[in-house]
Amino acid sequence: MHGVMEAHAPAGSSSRDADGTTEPGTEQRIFDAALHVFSNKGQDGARMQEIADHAKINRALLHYYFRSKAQLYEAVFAHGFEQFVSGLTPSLREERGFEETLGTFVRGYIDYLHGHQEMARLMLNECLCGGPVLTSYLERAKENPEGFPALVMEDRIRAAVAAGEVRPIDSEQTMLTIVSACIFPFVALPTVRIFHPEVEDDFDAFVEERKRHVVDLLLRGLRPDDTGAAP
Amino acid sequence: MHGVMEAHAPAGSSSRDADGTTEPGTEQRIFDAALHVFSNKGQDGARMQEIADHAKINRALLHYYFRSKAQLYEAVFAHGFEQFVSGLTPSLREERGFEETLGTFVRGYIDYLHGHQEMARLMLNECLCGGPVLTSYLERAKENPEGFPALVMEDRIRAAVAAGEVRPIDSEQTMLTIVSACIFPFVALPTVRIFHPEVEDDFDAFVEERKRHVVDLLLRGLRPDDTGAAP
DNA sequence: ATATCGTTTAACTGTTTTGTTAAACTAAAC
DNA sequence: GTTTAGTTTAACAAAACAGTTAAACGATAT
Repeated sequence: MHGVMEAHAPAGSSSRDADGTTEPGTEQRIFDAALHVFSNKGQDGARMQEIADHAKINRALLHYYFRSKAQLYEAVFAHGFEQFVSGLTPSLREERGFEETLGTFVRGYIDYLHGHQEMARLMLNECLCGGPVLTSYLERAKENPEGFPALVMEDRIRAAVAAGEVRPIDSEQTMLTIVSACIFPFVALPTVRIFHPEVEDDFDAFVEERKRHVVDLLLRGLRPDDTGAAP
Repeated sequence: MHGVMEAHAPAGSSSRDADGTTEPGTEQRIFDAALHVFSNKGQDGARMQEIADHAKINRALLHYYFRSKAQLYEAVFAHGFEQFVSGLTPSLREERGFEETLGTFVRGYIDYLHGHQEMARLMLNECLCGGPVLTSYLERAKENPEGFPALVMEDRIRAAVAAGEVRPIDSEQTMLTIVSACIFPFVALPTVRIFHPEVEDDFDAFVEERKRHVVDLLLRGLRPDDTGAAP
């Protein structure tokens, strides 16, 4: 950072309106605007002017907060990545039976993605580009795997296999399938929209249905042969 | 196209070497180079110079073949899209039992993606950007849905549900899950690589394992309760 | 042999975009 | 009231890049 001490606008990055409604401060607006533009256009397709417009400021002020586009991108990504990891961790806090653990994880994952579609697209974009930025963050996340939701869940699957709670499947492959089933629908939206326009009419309902479907299909697919259906 | 008649280089877009090895002609090299660069950098991040370098020609000749970057992108996309649809259709030609149909489709899908990862990334990239180009192609594909693999497969699922061959699940959601499970692993590669480096050592083995896993999990997840396991 | 056309070289135009800078304005803080 | 720092305006420099053009070269087909 560089010396932005906020005398004019209050320090907490958000100013309290007369109505009591808290509206975001400049820095937060920049983050939001940058995420919006970056996620749709990518790092190269994004224009500083467009980001400034969305944040309702001008380019000069944008550069006053962030020296360069690359730096802004990094900041936005870091912000989102942190939020992503910390947003999913709590869903794995409580230890119960595997079926409940998996259900909670999938529902939490899809809910999170639903509320942060732009961040999801940004990270996907990084994946497609070979992800130099994403990679460096993942390398750091690898240091303490217990803080990384997908790895924790993968361990839970491994444990469930060992305990005979689920069929003897490859936990790595299974984890990949779970993540796929959660993330991909949000990416594929432009495609799905064309063939199933009704999805967009009630997107929330679609997401709810998605949660039910994924959990149901996975549990059925993983359940051992000898297990009865009724609880 | 514009008047490229190929007098110097043979017409068939590929020249036969003295050794008998057929090496691609200029236009084909441009396609390959453009696909490679576009898929990694996106339409905006791609540089005409880089594409020319990869095709081992210069920018002037590149513009001689394709007037503009946008036109080149369109051409590459069209080429890949056509190939994508026609490459998957045959796997749905023969009608047999549902389980075999699904297995063949999934294996064919994953095999195709394995052999065309760059095209897969290109199409994903389109999805992320709201996909104006992809959208227009899908709109056209909607005209004759029987030629579009994913829609055909979705119908097969619907029919299998009606026939009681599989559980009464939502065929649209199921199709989404299938596509997710096939495509996503290739996108997630940069991520998977970090946590599971062994994948890259023998990628072919990973893909084979992936096919088995997906087919197995799906069939188990879709099978009706009253069906025995042995054939 | 000559016209043809793919190909190269090299220079140039023009636009877009980033990033910088200086000056003036504004509202809060002291 | 003066200071402070966020904010605007406007103009600018510099780089990157797309796209064009003209001249020359080389292999091929006729």
